[in-house]
Amino acid sequence: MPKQTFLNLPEQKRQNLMKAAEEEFARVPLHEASIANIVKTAGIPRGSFYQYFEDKEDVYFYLLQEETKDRKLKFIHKLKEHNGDIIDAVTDFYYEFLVELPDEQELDFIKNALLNVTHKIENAFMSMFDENQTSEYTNEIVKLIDKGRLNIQSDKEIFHITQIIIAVAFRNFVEKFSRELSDKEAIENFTIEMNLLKNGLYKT
Amino acid sequence: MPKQTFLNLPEQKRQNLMKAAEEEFARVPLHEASIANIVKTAGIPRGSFYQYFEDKEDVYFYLLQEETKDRKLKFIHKLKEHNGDIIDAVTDFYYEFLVELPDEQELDFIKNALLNVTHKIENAFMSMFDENQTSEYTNEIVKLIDKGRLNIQSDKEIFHITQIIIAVAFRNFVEKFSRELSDKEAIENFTIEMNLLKNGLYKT
DNA sequence: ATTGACATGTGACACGATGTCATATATGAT
DNA sequence: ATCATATATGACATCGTGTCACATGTCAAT
Repeated sequence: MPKQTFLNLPEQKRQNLMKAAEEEFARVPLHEASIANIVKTAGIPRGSFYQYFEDKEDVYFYLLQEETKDRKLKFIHKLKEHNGDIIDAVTDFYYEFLVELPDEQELDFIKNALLNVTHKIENAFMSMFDENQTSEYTNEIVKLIDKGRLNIQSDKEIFHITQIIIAVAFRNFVEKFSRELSDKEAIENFTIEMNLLKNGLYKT
Repeated sequence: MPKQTFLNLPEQKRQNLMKAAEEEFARVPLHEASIANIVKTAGIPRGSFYQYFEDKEDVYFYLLQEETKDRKLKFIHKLKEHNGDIIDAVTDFYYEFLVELPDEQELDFIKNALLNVTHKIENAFMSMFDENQTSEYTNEIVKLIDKGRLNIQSDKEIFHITQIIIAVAFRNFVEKFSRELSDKEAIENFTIEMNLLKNGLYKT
């Protein structure tokens, strides 16, 4: 988390710095990114950077988190739209994400994140699901899911269902970028796999 | 890949260096590991290191690959043992992996790898499945899988089935370490999710 | 308007890591 | 014994990080 000093900064200066950070993280993945470049682009002295953030990772995850915020809202919206059908909601969400691509810089940032995912990055990215199992947000999601459709005995299994969906959805996401699939291919694969998930991998 | 020079080295010296590398990668994740430490532990001059490997990543992936080799054979064995039931084979494989833990150093190495997985690391680790879609090994696996049990129309879908299983298995694996689950919990979760995969997330 | 306490800005610096290269040494065939 | 080729070595240039002593700004109290 950024330090208070950063949050006290005038809007403009803050955005300027975040933009410079995104530029650097779009250029190269986290561990190759250099603070020297960020401060150069932002036109601030090196010392100031450390006034605002602990280190490189601190800006990185702050940025990632900021860019995920509205995705979370969008997901809730999709879940309502599909009357709690979680797989339909996820599929639609995925589709829309691919179609209305963010600007190039943000896209490169996402690519770099996906191809170098750590567990921490995956969690930040997929925080629309798990983040924190007792959070307000998670509660709302679980409430919205139509359990009637699901092949479960107890509520406890919802957790496993979401885990499975996250795992498969995320892997599709990563594959799309690592194997440079077209949107069409990516969505086809995604749909096939989601159907297999729905109906089971084994014959009944 | 290591350079020829490295492969020409006497067995003992090679093992010594690999052991030193593993020690460093067990201590910290890839991007924090330092070549300085490796050469110090191995007792070789810095220049020699670059005689043998391109860079840090080069040793890292070589090590990872070496340690995965016999896991691949073991997986084939499991698949035969379970008459081509891929989910039973994977579950058994997972169980055995957890139970007969490798030595502490290798375990720490694996932990660091799992908690900082990049797409490349995941692929190296899970090469018992996909590695290269046209490899000899993949062919054998596909041949061994009992397609009769699977809910598929064409062979093409086998690929998706394995993708799904990899995704879910791998995530369970990462969770086991990141959330420090006991072996018992880990295997319980794994089994529940594999059953959900078999029978489908949705009611029929 | 002056003071002082506190917050923020600044960049030189100590430290450590990387990859290279000129030079030294070993090896093995003729 | 000679020479070509392969290997060994460690000093070095370069770059990146995080810190710290010092400079500057802010603002409430007098």
